[in-house]
Amino acid sequence: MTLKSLVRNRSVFLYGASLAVLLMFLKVLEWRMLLISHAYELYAGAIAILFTGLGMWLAHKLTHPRPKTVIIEKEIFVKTDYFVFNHAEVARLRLSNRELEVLQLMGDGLSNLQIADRLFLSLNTIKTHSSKIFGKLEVQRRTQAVEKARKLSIIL
Amino acid sequence: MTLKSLVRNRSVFLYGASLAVLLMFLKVLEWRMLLISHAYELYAGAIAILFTGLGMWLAHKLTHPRPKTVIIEKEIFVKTDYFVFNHAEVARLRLSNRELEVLQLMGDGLSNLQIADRLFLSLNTIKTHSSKIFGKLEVQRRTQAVEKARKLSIIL
DNA sequence: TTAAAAATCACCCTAAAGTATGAGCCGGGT
DNA sequence: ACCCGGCTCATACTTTAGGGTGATTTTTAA
Repeated sequence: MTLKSLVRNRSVFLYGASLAVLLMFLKVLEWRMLLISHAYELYAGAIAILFTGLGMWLAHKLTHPRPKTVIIEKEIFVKTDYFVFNHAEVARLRLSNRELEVLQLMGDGLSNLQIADRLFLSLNTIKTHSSKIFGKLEVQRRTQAVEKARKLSIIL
Repeated sequence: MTLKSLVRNRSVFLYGASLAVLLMFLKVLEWRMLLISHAYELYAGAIAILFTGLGMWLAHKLTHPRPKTVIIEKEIFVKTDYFVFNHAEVARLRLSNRELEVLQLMGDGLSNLQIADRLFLSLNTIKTHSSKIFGKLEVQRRTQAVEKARKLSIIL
């Protein structure tokens, strides 16, 4: 066990140390506790609370470097003239991320069911999104939505 | 304390319940432990381990579940500044004039009925044209047809 | 802590789209 | 004259899309 690995797993060793210290502390308390008959509930409760907190802290420490990736789309550009995504229009129309995503797939000619499968969602969910999209774009059909979205440079 | 808040903080209450159950369990164990003199270390250790795990679980529950990473691969195709009508492709696909006309209107987001009215034709006729178009373009839906037609520079 | 917005899903119903088949009309070739 | 392709339309049927409503959960913002 090298010093390096000890440093690397600092949290774990810190936890071990804390545990040891607490156990010693409790061992000392034990004699006092014996004076109070039937106080085991308090004793157990104290340990429970302490170690619950310790566990939470440990969990937090160990899961700290979590990759909070919120990458939504990755586009592979083959070749294109310059397309400038119209954020302003999206904001004005109050289109959410999901809605934009669905709209994009619509533009690719996918059916609602296909979109649902692609996004691991229910068909009903896609229908709901579709309806909202149509409402916001003030159109009736998906073809019109795609047309308008293209004109507004919301989708490619 | 309303039922609503109880539901909202389900994790917390679940933790409370677990704690209660475990304490009861330990209370029962207590009598067995008493048989073994000087086994408090084991007792405390067991509680410590149990509640450490519980704490970690709780922490995991309470921390925000990481937003799932959705990666969409989207191919973007060529789209030149000025539109050059692709006669060759139309010929290759054996698309008739009418079919091309209908396809164009489809691309404008019109419904079959609207196309029918526009061209002074029956709805059934448009449906027939549509079917033929889909067959020739090897697609299933109008949105796909429009997509493909655009890619091939058959329509604007 | 609360409120609002976003996201998810369900159910029901209507409208539109799409499939399959058959048929009549018309104009240009051979 | 006859055939063929394009165009037109119909009937019947299946599938998909869309509208409306309501509910739950998650996320975000105030």
